[in-house]
Amino acid sequence: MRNKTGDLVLQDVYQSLRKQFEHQNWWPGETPLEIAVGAILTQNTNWSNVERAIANLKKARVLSVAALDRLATPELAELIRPAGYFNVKAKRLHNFIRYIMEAYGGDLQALLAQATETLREELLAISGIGPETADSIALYAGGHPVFVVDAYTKRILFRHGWIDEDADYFAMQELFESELPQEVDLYNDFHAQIVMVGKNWCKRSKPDCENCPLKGYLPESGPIMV
DNA sequence: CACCAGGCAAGTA
DNA sequence: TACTTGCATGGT
Repeated sequence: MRNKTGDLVLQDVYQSLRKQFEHQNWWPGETPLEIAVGAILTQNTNWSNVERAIANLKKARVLSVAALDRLATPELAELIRPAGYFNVKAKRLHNFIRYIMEAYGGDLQALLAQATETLREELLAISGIGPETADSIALYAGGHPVFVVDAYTKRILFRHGWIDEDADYFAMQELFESELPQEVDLYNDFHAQIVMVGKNWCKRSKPDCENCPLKGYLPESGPIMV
């Protein structure tokens, strides 16, 4: 997938975004655990709600593997209530914490230090952690070069005609990882830039293509809508 | 009021 | 295998 000057399109897209915007400096989070917890809490949820939940965990002084492990699930659910789906997410967090306890004696760094593919498989085997959450943890908490795909990524790729409507997670991830150098900082910021474009212009309903920073990449016929 | 948000698992046919 | 549904708060 190359443009007129022969550059790979996705490299070109990122360069173009970086001419218009600063590095987004994702992920907000002070520790790998905070980032991993945030990755689970933000599933289909606005980030501002996640921040409230994390603030509650900090205030209660339970934002550590050991403390979360000791906490009863209903109490954890109450603390993370602002993040929505709190009963489901309390279980998911405990599934994650329990895995760290049992497989790594509570040492999250040891889990994150596994080889990328191993880590990804281990995370995916935990109930409540799917592809996006696993890859967010691997990239943002573990510093592994895996490209994180989300709903915004798919929408932007599809509307520009770069993928089929039925492209799955792995196909989209492969697209990025094969066109881009495998660099953590690039994957980190490109994903963040995509989220920004999705939120502000490439919205689900009422897309604002006229003002979109990726306007120049639209097909002649305009955005492909479903 | 409707719609959306940095998904995932479980159920159904 | 391919859809559908439940989960839930808070912002616009």
